[in-house]
Amino acid sequence: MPKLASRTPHATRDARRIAVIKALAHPSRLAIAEALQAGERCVCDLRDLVGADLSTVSKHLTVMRKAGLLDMEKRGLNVFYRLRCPCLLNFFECVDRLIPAAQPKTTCK
Amino acid sequence: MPKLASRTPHATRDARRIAVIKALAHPSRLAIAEALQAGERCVCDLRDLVGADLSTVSKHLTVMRKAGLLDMEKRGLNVFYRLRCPCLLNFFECVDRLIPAAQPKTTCK
DNA sequence: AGACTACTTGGCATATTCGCCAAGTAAAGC
DNA sequence: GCTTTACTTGGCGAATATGCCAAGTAGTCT
Repeated sequence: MPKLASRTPHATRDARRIAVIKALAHPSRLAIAEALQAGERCVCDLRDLVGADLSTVSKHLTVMRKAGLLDMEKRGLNVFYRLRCPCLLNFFECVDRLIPAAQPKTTCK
Repeated sequence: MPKLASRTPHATRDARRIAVIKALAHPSRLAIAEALQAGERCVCDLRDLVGADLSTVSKHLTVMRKAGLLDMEKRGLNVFYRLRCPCLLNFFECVDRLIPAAQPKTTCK
């Protein structure tokens, strides 16, 4: 593919949008993001939440952090992750507002 | 993987959120969604926009339609696609509001 | 009817993502 | 220093996504 990014006017903006959207486009990562809305969590808490290997969860968190979604902080043996921006809440509201549209004849503000 | 969906309380809601988010998590599909904010377009217009094969564009549109993002309508030889819900605009605003957070010390409403 | 245009669908090769295991790092406790 | 706990990173097989070509469908036009 000849790189869409190099042909469109809003290349950089779109690339960043894609990174953010992709970081949320996976069941485990979405569950992590939702959990973090309640406050910071250590990796082992999130492992229990998604029920995957610790290494798998760690890699998901790396994806989200590199997209700009998360901050991390090491305290003692634990590493705590938290949302960089609480407005992620609004983001999900936007998505949910799209969902009723899946049924015909439903209005959507 | 033992299906996250079957273990979480908001399984169905999350599955639909994932479908919507995934439908936007690709450069061509994001570009299509952005273009459709200005109004309906036929498939050949969108092919010119993303610069891919017509069949490729058609498949992208199918993904977006099945996620509940788009409506389609055939008129004459053309098929026109449009956003089911104009609030997709808000959705992108939410994403962009997340982006400044990628730089440290930036506040985000 | 036959030709042409605008798509959609099937199939397949390539690319990307995912998840586990194994190995490595870093802090805490003894 | 040695052990344990909490995590990260490397690697690799398996699953999923992507994109093109070829073939099929459905209107339009003459």
